[in-house]
Amino acid sequence: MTAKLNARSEPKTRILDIAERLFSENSFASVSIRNVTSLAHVNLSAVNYYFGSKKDLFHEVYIRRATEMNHERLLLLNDFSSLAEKEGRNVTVKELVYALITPPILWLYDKEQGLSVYIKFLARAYLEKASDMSHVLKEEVDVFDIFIPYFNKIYPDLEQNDLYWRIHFTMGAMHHTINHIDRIGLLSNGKCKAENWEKTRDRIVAFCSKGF
Amino acid sequence: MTAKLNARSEPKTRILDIAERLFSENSFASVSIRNVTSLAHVNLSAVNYYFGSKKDLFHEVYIRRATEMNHERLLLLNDFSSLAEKEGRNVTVKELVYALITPPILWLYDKEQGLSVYIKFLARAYLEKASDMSHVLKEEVDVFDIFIPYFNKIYPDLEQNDLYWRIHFTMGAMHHTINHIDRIGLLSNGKCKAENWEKTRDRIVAFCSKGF
DNA sequence: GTCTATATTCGGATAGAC
DNA sequence: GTCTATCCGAATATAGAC
Repeated sequence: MTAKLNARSEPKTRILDIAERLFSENSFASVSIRNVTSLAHVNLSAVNYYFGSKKDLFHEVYIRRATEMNHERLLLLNDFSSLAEKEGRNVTVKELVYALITPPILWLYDKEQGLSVYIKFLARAYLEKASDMSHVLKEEVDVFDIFIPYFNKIYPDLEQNDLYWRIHFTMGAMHHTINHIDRIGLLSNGKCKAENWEKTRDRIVAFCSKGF
Repeated sequence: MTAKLNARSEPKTRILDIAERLFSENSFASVSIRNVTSLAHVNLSAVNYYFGSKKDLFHEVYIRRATEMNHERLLLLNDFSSLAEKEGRNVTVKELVYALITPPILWLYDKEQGLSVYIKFLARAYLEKASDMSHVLKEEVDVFDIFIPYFNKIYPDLEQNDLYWRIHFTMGAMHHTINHIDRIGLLSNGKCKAENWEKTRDRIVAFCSKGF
């Protein structure tokens, strides 16, 4: 292999990958273009050349994968929905929570495509004023709007208020796990670990579906 | 009133208050000493004079109130514990979750002492590498260690693993609510609001204690 | 498209007068 | 203790050679 180690992909992709990682671990302001370009093995001016500005780069980082994840949620929902129909029953809460939780947690543990990094990036981006997350947020809200009727069928008497709050808490348990996947070890004095994604997912699903 | 509007308190306190607010809304790197000093109506050099450096200022911001909150949690636990003893029963999960959740949520809605700001600051500080949160984290872990035996009495057969995870998810629902108290409106297309702290607290307690 | 050089701005920290 | 002035480093962005 004669090429440099980190030079296997296109410069633009390499910049996006590195930026995604750095922005997932540090705040927007504390990541410099210099950090990005040096780690991506491209020239300092490459970011401006390919993206225009640091903000634009940030923007492209989340645009790149934004819709994918919500799409996966809906695919799971469809699977459960047609299965339930075939069996002549309602979709269960467990299935609904499962469909909401699985894609992000699955991504969190992905090592190959860097999806793990993106999930952490997203969680951090929500807090950044520099980022306009309305786009991502709107997509997520749209997805929830598709899930809501299913919940309503299960709990016809539940106030809409309460329903939204419970979805909110479910997202909270998930986001917290994503943001602080390492803290569970500290919290338990080293006794606990986030072993594998299925177990983590199942734990969240069990906890949250009981909460509904 | 002859004095300047924002000059009622000591310079040092004023700096801390402003810094707390700015750090609660923005990342460490994106807040400048110049932002802080101009809003606090003190001279640019005052931060270095009183605290030494920007990092030291950040550190003092969270040291100032760190122990208070966990202290309040333990006070609540003690109340419930002696009440339960008097009634010859175990402390309930609801009470335990209540004791863990109430102080932060109560603070979140406080408008007078600026505790609300501190809670948001804390949530953000957890993500900052610039901050060494081991101090705060250790205190929280110590508090959990006091709560654990109570949970164990209620669920003697529950694996410690599961217990820690459930506390983790509870903290998640809480932190998410704190971090995104405004998002519940967006999520529900304006139908929901975080009306008052008791209702919010009760919602979290209900959801999470069912999850145990 | 990739490099160097640089213009420009901004922020942290300090020195030194008062 | 409070102010002004300033040093220094770092960072974004751009201009222009190759």
